[in-house]
Amino acid sequence: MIDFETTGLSPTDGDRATEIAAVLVRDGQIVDRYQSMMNAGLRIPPFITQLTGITTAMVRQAPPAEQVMAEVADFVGSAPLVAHNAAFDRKFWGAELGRIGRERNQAFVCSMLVARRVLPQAPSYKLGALIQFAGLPAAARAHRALADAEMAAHLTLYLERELIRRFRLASVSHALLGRIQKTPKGQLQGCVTRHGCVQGERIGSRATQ
DNA sequence: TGCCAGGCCCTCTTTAGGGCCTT
Repeated sequence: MIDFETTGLSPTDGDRATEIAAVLVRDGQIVDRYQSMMNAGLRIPPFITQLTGITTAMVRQAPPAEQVMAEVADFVGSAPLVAHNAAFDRKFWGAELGRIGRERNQAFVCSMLVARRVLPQAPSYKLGALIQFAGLPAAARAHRALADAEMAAHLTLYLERELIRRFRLASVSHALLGRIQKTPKGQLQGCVTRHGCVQGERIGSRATQ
């Protein structure tokens, strides 16, 4: 699971990352973490400071963005990634890697899109609202990279547990989440039946487990 | 001159428009 804090919404408009966190999840548990602020040489807009608490002074004391991105890219390796509203983190992940001459080489799954399929009754798909809806513990400081990455990891594990309980699955893979997020509304059961894995046995000819 | 993220999703739709979600 990864989460960026940035100076704005779009790297194509000159926005840069200010903080990144990556949380490694294995066998249903968080087993490792990476978190760092990064200095890309930009001033932090007041709105961003109000939202995240991250100030220009804080990023000026942080390691260079190039160093941080190299470290986190090594930490992540080729592991498949999950992010909440992954379209946002995917474009910054690609843009910041591109600045250090590296390329994104993993698939992204979006916990927000998966939540839309698995929890159609949720009143909102904001990360904090889903955490509250699922009865999961909220982080003390939202809108910071590590706190948001950990909340998104707990949300994704909750969604996996829901799928396992509802469809009697043996496990839920990143590939199955990737298929679920692209499944038209109301076709969750059909998707799981085609691509899921029940009690360790493939139940569809195109299963990906 | 006017606009300016962008992908997904819903509906008063599909030859479109607007809201959500991320910072």
